[in-house]
Amino acid sequence: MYRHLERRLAQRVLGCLQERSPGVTLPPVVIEQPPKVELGDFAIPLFPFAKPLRSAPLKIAEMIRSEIGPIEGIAELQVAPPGYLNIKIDRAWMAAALATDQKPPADVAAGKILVEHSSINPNKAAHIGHLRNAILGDTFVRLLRYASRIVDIQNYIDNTGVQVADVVVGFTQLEKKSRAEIEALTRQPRFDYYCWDLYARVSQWYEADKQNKQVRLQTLHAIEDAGSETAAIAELISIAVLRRHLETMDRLDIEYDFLPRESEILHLHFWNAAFGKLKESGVLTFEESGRNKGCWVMRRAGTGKADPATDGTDDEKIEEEDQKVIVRSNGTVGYVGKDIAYHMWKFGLLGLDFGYLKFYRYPNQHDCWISTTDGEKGHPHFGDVAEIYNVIDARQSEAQNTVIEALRGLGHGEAADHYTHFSYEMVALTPRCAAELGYMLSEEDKTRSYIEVSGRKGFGVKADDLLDQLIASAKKEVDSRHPQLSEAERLGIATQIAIGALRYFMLKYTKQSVIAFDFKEALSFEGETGPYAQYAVVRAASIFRKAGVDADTFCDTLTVNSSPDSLATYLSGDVGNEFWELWLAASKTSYVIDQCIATTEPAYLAKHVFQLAQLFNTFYHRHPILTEPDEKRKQFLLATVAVVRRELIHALAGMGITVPPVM
RNA sequence: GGGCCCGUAGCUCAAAAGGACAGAGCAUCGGAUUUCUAAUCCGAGGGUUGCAGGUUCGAUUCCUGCCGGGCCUACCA
Repeated sequence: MYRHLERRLAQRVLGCLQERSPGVTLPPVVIEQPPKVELGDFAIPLFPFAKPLRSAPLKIAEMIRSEIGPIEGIAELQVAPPGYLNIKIDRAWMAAALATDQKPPADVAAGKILVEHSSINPNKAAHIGHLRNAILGDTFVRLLRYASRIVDIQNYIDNTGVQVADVVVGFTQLEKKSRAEIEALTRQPRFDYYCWDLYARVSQWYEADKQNKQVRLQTLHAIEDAGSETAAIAELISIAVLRRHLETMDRLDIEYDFLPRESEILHLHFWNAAFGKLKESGVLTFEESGRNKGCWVMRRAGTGKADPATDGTDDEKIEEEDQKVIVRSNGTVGYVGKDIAYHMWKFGLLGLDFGYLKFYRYPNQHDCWISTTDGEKGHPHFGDVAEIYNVIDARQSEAQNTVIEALRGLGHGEAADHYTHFSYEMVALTPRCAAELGYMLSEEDKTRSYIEVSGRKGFGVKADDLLDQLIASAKKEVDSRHPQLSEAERLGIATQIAIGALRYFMLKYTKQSVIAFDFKEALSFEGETGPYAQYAVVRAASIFRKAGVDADTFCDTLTVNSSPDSLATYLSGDVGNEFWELWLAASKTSYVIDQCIATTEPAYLAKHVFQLAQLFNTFYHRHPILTEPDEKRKQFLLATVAVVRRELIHALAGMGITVPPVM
């Protein structure tokens, strides 16, 4: 409703200005929020219009105020120096709409969206860096679905790369394990932890003797040969670790629809199909000489060709340092090439498809599919989507942009325009946290603000460990607060709190900020945290429980209990301003979610949730409800609580956070 | 060398398309009628937004230069 009103206002103001000065090109109408509610709910700065309209901002504001006429939902317009038009919403009108949860129809863009996230190498346990990726991706999916978009969730699995090869080397060379022995190990509860340590040992083994790296190369090649024993072992390991990753993510309510694997991109010859088109379109050029002699290369994204007016048909030579090798001189293709083919598939531009097999069934009966060479019939249709979002950390932005440029070079500008690299910064550790983990710090490291995690060194915080710690910590608190509840109930509540804390923690930072992970902050349940917001909802629910009223249906009867007139009464004056601030904040959830989608920044929603919870807590503290003697006023206060509770639950759900019955 | 990102309170971070006095949390200190559970609330201190210019009616935000930090820049994935 809030965003609806904002849009309506912007249109009317623009219309008013255009009518007054036909033919003049005007800057866009920017709508902001005044610094205080007393000033109004929207603010329009008129400074940008002074020049084109050849009039003082204050005069323009005055003109709009007197000429614009009535607007549904807007109560009052005020001119404020030095050149603002402040607009007040018709509070009772808005509150009535909000109380009854009226949603004006929104225009939903057509076309399916594909969100790819997680993409953890299936050779070791998931760590906190992977958690940030998965939580960002999963949250973005929830936001898109909130906005009525249809979304497929994919998790790309690199099961044939060096990382898997390294663990294969560990099992076969360092531990001399047979396939049967490895198979037995995969049935261990946390097989991914075993691999975590082994991976670190293999890395050390490579360091110890450079000759050892030859083994890696041989293993890597053997894995790509589908029929080999090594490939079978790699499959065994990667599938087992992948299952562990799905289990870990499921603990956080993160699910996937489809797991495309690199092995199928290889075996189904996706690259061959793409290669022909890339050569034909001139995206790839063959190097006859120089450092990259014998390779097929393309221009790296962001280099040269500053002037796109040259029409793409550039036969000019690409400088050597601007070349990205796509096909090596030995004829093998690098990962960017495979990625180009894969992304052509995503947009339905390749002419090939995966085979599909049911792989994993979630407790809620949802099936997750995996790629295979020839799969089962009756599978859902994946790929061939209108828009994609790839949740991949910022280090890969150049590679991502190169894939986008390849699509553009192939003539698929539409696809390239709907390809979004959802880029975010890594999770690192504070020096203190690194020390706690037993990592020896150099003097230089101690002065850094953060230290990068390293799977290769086995240095980092595992996702399951962190979850276990969060649950244990929350459990302790729940145990002491609610000893009368059963063990299972207490554990359930502790788990919800732990997930709330973790998901909020990963979402409260903006994407471009490196998270310096610290146990103290991550384990905090106070202040700007998930549990703070959960607690606000628990308090709201508690009021309704004690009042013997159902919070979900309470507002349905509101029009009977509380007329617009009485809403207007309670929402005016000094105390009314305080109530209105809360109602206004509650009305913004959809608006904020729109902003999050448009900017691919879920942190705004985290901020909104916190502000709403904070306003509610203040309100809760100041206005006793159950003891309120004035029945009409009590109804109004209850309505306020019901609306805030509903919006907080929706907003938290967008972040994948649920609310326990008690805390 | 080239490209991208960052520098804001003691610490960790906000400030959405350039707008009204730069805001939160943590930490510190001082408080809250034994109440709808205090995982809460109220208050206090704390800032030349890295530095220097420029554009603008207006700059934390845009431009240029410097200083400091990070990442990318492999015939690895």
